[in-house]
Amino acid sequence: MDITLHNTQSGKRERFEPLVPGEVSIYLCGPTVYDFAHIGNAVPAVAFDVLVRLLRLEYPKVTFVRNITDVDDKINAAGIATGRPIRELGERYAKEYQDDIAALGVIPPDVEPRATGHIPEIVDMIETLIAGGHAYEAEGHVLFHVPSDPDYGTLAKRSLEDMLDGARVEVAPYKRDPKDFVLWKPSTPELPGWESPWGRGRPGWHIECSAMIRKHLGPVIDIHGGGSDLTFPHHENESAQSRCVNGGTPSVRYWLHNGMLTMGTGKMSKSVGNIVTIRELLSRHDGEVLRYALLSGHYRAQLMWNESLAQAQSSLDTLYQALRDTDDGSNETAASYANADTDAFPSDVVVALCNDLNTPQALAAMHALASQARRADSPESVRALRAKLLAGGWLLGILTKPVAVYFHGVGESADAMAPDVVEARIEERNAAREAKDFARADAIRDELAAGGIQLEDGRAGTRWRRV
RNA sequence: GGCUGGAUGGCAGAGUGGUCAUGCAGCGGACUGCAAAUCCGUUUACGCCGGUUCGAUUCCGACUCCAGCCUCCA
Repeated sequence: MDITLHNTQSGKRERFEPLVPGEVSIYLCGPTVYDFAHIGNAVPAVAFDVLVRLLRLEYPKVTFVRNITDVDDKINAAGIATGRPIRELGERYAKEYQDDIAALGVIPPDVEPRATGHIPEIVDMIETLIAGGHAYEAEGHVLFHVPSDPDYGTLAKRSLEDMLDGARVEVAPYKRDPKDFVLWKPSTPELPGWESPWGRGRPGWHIECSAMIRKHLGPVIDIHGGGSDLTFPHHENESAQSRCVNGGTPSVRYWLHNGMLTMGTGKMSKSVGNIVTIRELLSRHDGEVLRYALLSGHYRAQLMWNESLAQAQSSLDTLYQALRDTDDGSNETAASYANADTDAFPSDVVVALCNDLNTPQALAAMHALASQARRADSPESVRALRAKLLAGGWLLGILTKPVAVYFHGVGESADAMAPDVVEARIEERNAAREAKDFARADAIRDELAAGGIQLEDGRAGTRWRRV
């Protein structure tokens, strides 16, 4: 099975081959923790979650690192604005982020490093850059000298002249070149800071990632990802720093970038204000529905976020309905296939994912399997197709709940009717129907409907679900 | 202005040089005391103008429009 991935560095799809046979190192830029994450922040987390699941099918050892940026001027600003300790703020929103994406079915990374835990490594790296003539100190700052790196600009594919044309930032007087960027900057007493050879200060954003990658995954890693809005300047700068520390060897072999989620006027972002938080969506929808909505578009394409999520809900329902229709009482879920052999997984789904993580095509394959499973005529083929469907669900991170929980789960509301109460009422209604007492039967149906219970009269009796 | 990437049916969204995406919605049927749900079936498409080709939504060129980045950003 060949995995192909679109590499931003080359601008092409390339066949993926790890540096060390059988071992994959993968890094994803995580959140800056100063507030609740919005649904756009979940796109790379979910996409990389699927990628890691896929890679683990093929490679015995996959090390996935996703950082948390917990020292940053936005956090400082939020701390000052709320009057709360800055460290506490970061801790809190890091936890909220972890909870949010766990609800979306994202498996925790192998290592989740914090920038604040890597100050010595950051300082080391900066010293190496200074020694190599790639960085210099000026007025308490340390700056990376962009002209010292002949390959600068090759990731974002823009020439140094292009960058100047659009420059909208005022150039600090101490910069030797307008494009030079900060590796270390001084902190005032009220701001977080660490002692360093250049005085008390804090690291720039780009160097944090470079240092954490180097420490946890080594000087050269296989895959590095993030949102396409990070390509420039964040990843370009990161790439430059690490390459210069490596003596010219690129530190990343495959760069992956996801497209932006748009809502209304354009890209969802806090500065525009057109955001919806994951937390808010989770109060109205199952996390799996959110995940399905994100997977329904290709990760590199821009996806229009539809807040109603009705389509994703209905589509996911269809897959769960197929599981319900083929229920064999085994109580298996997608999670049952977490460690299954490669041949347990549906090849159409695997092939789609191997093709630069084509999740829409993989979902189409899931619907095809669901349809086949419902129509299969022998119990053996029903069982086999159902197993494939669940295994595919594991790769995509959906179908993780028992069917009964999906349709009957009590959800958020504490006053929801308990399942045995619902079933007792259904029995009463069916007795009334038997006795042709339709007024009474309909009254019970209305009562249940008012409690959010929808009945389905079918050949095999009456089924129900919460809506 | 520069750089990147888009434009597919009512909507979302894959893909392909000639046959089918898929889902949602719609429509028809089955089932039902009725209704809903469910199940089965099904209509509708490839921005605009040229070119290459036996044949283009798919390849090439121009045009129009859109988005992202060039500032913090997933």
